[in-house]
Amino acid sequence: MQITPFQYRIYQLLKRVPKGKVTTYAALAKALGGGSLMARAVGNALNKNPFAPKVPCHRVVKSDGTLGGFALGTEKKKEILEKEGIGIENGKITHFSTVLFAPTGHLRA
DNA sequence: CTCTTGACCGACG
DNA sequence: CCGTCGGCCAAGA
Repeated sequence: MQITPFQYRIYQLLKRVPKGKVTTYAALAKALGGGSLMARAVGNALNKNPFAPKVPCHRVVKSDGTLGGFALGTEKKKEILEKEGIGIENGKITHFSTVLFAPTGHLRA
């Protein structure tokens, strides 16, 4: 399977996200140097889920603190996040800012 | 190359 | 708080 460099970038950023934390599509998009618009492309790329269990796509949520979408279902995503130690209430992440992790890829290390 | 769609975001009313 | 609109990124048909 031949993936695009775009997905590769997301893959690396998502790898940096520690367990028990989450990131947003917008955060990844900004890290890639894009805007709110690129977030759609990010979600679209993750939907294909090229590295299914290798990439913690379930750790990616919306900027609103909601789970957003998930290929296996938002309910399943909620389940996983709770298992990761993230509190979720009414389908939304509790203490969102506390568990939020913004991967910085604006320039490589 | 052009058009459509998308696991989105932020602003407006 | 909720519904609606514009945005101008990427991939597939």
